[in-house]
Amino acid sequence: MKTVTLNDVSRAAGVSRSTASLVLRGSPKIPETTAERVRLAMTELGYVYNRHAANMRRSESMTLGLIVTDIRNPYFAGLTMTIEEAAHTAGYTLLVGYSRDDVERQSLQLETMVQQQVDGILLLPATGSELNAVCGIIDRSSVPVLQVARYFSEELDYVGPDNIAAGQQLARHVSSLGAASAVLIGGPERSSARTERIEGLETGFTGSGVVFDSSLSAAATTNNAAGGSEGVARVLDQGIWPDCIIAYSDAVAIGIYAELRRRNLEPGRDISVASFDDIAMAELLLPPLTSVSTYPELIGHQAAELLLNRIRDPSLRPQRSLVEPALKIRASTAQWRPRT
Amino acid sequence: MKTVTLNDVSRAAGVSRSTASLVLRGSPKIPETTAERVRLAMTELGYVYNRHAANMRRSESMTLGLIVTDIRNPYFAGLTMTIEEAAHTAGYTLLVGYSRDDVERQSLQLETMVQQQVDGILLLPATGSELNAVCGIIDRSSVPVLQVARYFSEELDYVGPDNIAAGQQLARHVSSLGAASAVLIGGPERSSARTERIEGLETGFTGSGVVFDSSLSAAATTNNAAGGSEGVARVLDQGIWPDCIIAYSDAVAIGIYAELRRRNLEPGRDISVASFDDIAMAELLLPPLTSVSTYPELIGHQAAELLLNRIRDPSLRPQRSLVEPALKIRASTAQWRPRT
DNA sequence: GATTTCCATTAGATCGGTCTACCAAAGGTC
DNA sequence: GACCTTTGGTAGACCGATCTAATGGAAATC
Repeated sequence: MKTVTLNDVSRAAGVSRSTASLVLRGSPKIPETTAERVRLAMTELGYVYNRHAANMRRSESMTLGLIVTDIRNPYFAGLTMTIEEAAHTAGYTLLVGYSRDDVERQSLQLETMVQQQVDGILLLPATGSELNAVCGIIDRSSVPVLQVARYFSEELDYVGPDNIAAGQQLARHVSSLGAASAVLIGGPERSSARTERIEGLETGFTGSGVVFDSSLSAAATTNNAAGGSEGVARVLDQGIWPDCIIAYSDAVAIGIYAELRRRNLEPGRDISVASFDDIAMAELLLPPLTSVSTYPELIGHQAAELLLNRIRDPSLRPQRSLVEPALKIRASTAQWRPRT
Repeated sequence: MKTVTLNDVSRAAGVSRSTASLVLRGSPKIPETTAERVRLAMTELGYVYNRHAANMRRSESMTLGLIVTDIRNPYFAGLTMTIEEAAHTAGYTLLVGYSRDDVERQSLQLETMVQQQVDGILLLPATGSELNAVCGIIDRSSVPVLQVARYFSEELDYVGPDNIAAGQQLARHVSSLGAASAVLIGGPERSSARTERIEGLETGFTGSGVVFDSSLSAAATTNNAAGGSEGVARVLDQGIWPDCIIAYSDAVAIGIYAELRRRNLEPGRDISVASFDDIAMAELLLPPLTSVSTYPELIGHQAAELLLNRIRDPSLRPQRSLVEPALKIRASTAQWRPRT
């Protein structure tokens, strides 16, 4: 079965290929009578527009690339879906890759996307991304790259939560409960997001009397439930029993709940737990989890907008956009009281 | 900044464009000395391969399309990630769309993907998909489409769990507990997966004495936590108090837990809860959730394999591949005993 | 009536690769 | 020396759109 091209259509409609092309794009130069005739020929022959051919000539592709680490974390899933939605409404298709937080894999995916002529890339950088690792590919092609949720370079656009504010909000809440000590558990050790959250927590705790330690479980923990369990185990096995455990993310907090219970400790009663992200699950857990909402939908939407702007005008200076977080207080901390 | 083409490279290396092209594809006809010279010119000029141009000539695109309903359901997230992985290792890039279980949106995404010249499409059909809604686009382009996890047509390939077996396993387990009544809650009403699960449950319950009702909450419930809460509310508000609630999926079960507790009923003690999918969360819930694992990784992997086979040989007859499920018994049903 | 403007339409180059068909020179065979 | 084969390489058509510059004819202007 031969594919139907614009040539076939134009021949059937008795016009030139150029005319058919103009009809396709709804040019006002073609009178309705002719246009109708061409459109009829299209449906009759079962014509399918070949975007690749068009894009080749126009040297754009109407596709965006999106690389995220892992969508089994609902936070990233929500982010991804919003970005897809924004891209689609702007007429773009989305090429996705999951780096699984592996720089090597991420490089390959960047390379592929560039070869596929994407018009822009949204990158949620794998931990350990550095400019020179990513740069070569980006430089060679001059594709605009926007960093989402984490960043490693000041020279590229960035959209993410205001992690410092988020940390501060959480710290103030925890100290207002009267806790004496808190630890941070989980999260990708060298990511900007983690560093900023720690910074926020530290400044938020200053002068409050709460002893805060972010170093207890940092190494080798990951941004999922397993990382949470492992982190709790490591802390408690050191004989440390903080008043409040702060999880790097809700995904981590879920593992923290599980590990606490394995040790017959009830979250929210024996140890408070609080977290970042506020995924839908947070509210449905028992006890409901106190979490700082970082609004992935907003971030995704803004990221897509900003990238599309840059595609239109590549000369813009690098931009940073921070989304304001909001603390959601729930039973996992609200019921806290000093041990007797 | 002008883009560097094969022409530029060949000129710099003092060979013809044809030779450069052959080097690119590692042809054995070109001796290593020449190849090296060409490769040097490539890196020196910062050449980036233009896949679109190549694909245009070869009339393939090395991209696959994937349309799923919603990846905030971890089951679909896992499925999606496996498919991406399989596609990437086979050298394909993935174009994704999230239908949000909306047929209209799904049609648009199919259309776009076909225009983008994808070599094949993996479709997790939105509920209400019918052949004629999808067919037009598919027919016109003759792109191979494979159905994942749900199906609506016997003429297209299908890979999914053996839902009937899954239902039977669950039914037998529930009846072995001595339950007298069970209801099914949640799930997309007209999907093949739900119909099959009900069929499996019904045959599994036959002769066991367990009264099973799947009609109580069917209408208008969805495949997520909200659907679960709503479903439980509707059932209990009718004055029905089953011994066991069977959730369409783990995502639904999470909402069921929440709604039961809102009514001061403890899942696994006052009412047993069991479910399908066995996402990672199932084990971490309190009480851990009995669920039939349907192995999204296996399904995703097989789906990608099968689609790639069909792309290689489009003349194959439509294939069906069912993945065997496995029941994971946990505390949400294990602790069940008759009310006194 | 001559010239200009406008309208509808088109021929042909172009995007950046791949592929077919062909060629020139070197080496081998009788 | 004539003929065949192998090696290394190339010219130019081609994929299916878009876009520029041009054209023929009708209407409008002087």
